[in-house]
Amino acid sequence: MHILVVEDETRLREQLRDRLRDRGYVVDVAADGKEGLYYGEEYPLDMAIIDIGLPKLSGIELIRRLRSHNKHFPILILTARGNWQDKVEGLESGADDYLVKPFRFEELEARLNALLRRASGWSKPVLDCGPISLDTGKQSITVSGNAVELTAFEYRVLEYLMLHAGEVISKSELTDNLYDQDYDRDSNVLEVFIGRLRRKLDPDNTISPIETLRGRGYRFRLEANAG
Amino acid sequence: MHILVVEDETRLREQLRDRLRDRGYVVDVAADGKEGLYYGEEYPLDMAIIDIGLPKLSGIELIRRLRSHNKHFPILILTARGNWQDKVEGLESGADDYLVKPFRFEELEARLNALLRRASGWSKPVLDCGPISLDTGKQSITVSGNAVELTAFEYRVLEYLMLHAGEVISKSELTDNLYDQDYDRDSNVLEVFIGRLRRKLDPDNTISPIETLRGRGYRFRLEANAG
DNA sequence: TTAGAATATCATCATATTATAATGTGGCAT
DNA sequence: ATGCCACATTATAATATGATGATATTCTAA
Repeated sequence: MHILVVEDETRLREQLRDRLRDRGYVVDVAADGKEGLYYGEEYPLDMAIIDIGLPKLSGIELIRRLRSHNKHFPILILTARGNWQDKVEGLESGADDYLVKPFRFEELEARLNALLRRASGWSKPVLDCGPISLDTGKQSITVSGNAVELTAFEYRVLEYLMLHAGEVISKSELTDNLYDQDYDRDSNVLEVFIGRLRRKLDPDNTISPIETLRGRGYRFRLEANAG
Repeated sequence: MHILVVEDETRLREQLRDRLRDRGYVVDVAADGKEGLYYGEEYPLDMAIIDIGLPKLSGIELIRRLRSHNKHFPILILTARGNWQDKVEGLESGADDYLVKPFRFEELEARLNALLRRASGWSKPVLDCGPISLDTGKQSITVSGNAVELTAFEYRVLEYLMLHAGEVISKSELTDNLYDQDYDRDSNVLEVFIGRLRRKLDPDNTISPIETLRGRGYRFRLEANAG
């Protein structure tokens, strides 16, 4: 789950980044509107949190531009207490929800979940692919209705693959998204985890929901396996 | 897609080389400015990544010389954190974008894509030619709606041809773009792969979407084949 | 501090993919 | 026509890549 935070106050920005990462999101941060626009255009995002009062390019303008470039991911805006105007303007320019600063992190999280739930397609909190169902809210997985326990890492690998079901995901794309920049390239952790996932998701060893595309990466099967 | 990396830190250089190759680029590497200049002058490049702090010939000077020799491919510079001066100087000497070390690979990739898009309208997500459709995002191919599985290499050959559909592509242009400089010139791999592609793309053996232009190269058919 | 879980590494095995080489075919110039 | 050359095809060899099981290391919580 890729989320962009655009916030000029360093402290709040880093706090949000850390807490969202803890929560399992992949977080990109930008300190001003211009940078935010850049990320919004160039990265595949699932959601954005945008402060209204931004330098270089105001939050309102940022949202407007993103929307006019056909970016439809949910946007939550942050406004200072009492700036009623901002809030209205923000929602009109294409934001989906707002939150008044200061706020409790739990509050933010609840709203993010609500937004994801409301949003269409893959942004739904429950990803279903054939017999496998992943609830991003509860962070739980069921296979044909039976709960399957995954470790933190296994979960993140699976979530990323399922969010991009049907696409070929190279191993480096996976590690880029699961590890921070310092990742030892000639480690085969990923293969090991893929192996574990396969066993957990498909214990009877029928057709693995995770395909291997040699030299290219992995792909999560979109359709229910006919087996 | 040919890319040159000029970076003196061995570790980073090799990391970049490997990851970019992984992503399907053909990568040349140079460890210092002089070597970088040589590659820049002698090879047909689509893009370069240049560290500013280089031995023998500074990154700034390298960029200046390349530009003054009429090399117009996009250049992205790498600067150490805080060296604001370098960044400005680099952009003034003719670089197109910059990235502050350390960075996430994903970040680099996003910027490369942005540069390429700006440079030549390259990165369209879905290429359609008659019944054949190639989705560069999903890395999947369909022929008349049916998915066709390609290996890594087959995919790269096809992508290159489809990106240049309607143009005659010489065999050496293909090999230049698919292999690193050390390619055995009298190998017939390419013919072999073209043959495989033809069979996969046109199993009923009607009209091959890949034409052979004797003595000149290959060409991917632009229009739907009237058959 | 330590036990147990989670994650990472290593060595080895299996095999898909890529490369080579030998042979076949058909256009094109003479 | 016919012989050469460029390309096509096929079988087979070499290599790269991923899977796996055993083991080591790191992390976490008591």
